[in-house]
Amino acid sequence: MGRSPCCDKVGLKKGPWTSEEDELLVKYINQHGHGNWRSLPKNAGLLRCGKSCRLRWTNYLRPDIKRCPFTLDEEKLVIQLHAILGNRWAAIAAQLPGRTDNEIKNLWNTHLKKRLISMGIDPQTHEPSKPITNPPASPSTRHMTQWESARLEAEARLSTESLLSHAHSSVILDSDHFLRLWNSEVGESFRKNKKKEKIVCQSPISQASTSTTKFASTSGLTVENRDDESICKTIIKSESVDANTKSDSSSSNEVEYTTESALQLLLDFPGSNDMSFLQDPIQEFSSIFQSVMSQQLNLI
DNA sequence: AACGTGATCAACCGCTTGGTC
DNA sequence: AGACCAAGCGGTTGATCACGT
Repeated sequence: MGRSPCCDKVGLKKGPWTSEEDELLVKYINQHGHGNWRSLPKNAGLLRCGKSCRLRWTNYLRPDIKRCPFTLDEEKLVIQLHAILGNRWAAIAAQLPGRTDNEIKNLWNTHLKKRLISMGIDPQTHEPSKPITNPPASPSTRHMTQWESARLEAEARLSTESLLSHAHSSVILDSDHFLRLWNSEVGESFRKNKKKEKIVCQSPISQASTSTTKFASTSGLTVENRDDESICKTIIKSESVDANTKSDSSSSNEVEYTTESALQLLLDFPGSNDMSFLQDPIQEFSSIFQSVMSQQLNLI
């Protein structure tokens, strides 16, 4: 029993790559594409396992990789994305063109984590690391709280907007920033994480109610007379829209656009250039959301 | 110059995910 | 449904380098 090896390791080379090996790999991929990684080393004349070749290519040899040090903006973006996505390096790397998950992971572990600690911020929770009376939420739970809070606020806003929708329906639909974010890859990543955490919601209605309370307490906004059932229906609708998007391979450009624009929305929020967001991410997230809300309500 | 120590980062390991049969 | 496989992913390791003593 046990796991079968990823490749036949007998006679295979390990350790640092030589420039000759790099050359062979680049030449082969340029001519044939990588195709099947397992069979690639044999075809390319390399004494490496396919996994090693894939890693070397994706982390080092790929032509679109930036070899320059991280800029301040990139570092800031990594911190912001980490606050939302946690240790999902691949998802973070997807938002930084030319950077690999490995590179970002190393940056985080060697620089950013220490920097946050020295600022008195817990790098996992992104909260001030002073002692508190209540037990701290896990990073995933915190991320979930942020998303749930923002999502419920969007739902609350939609309810408000629905009252005004007879006159302004097209404006409202176009300006729904949060739901676009929620349906994007970033939101998807969050939802996946939620499943991983096994925070199973037997009743969507009860979850919505709990989250409503959570939101009211963290955002300082009052949410009253919420129609839980309609909220859950909207959530389910959002999920199914997302599933449809995923299953449609022809819409890859659209998915990319959605992800990019969603991130842009996140980063374009007023105050997002201010590093003070590190002091209290929940408060910051709420205030950003409130400001987006007021901007949108002004549009109506 | 020699040594110790810490920082950095490429590469590895093993688990998870998603697709296919 | 579940077995199998390829690829993806995140945690960890270890070689190398820089710097201080």
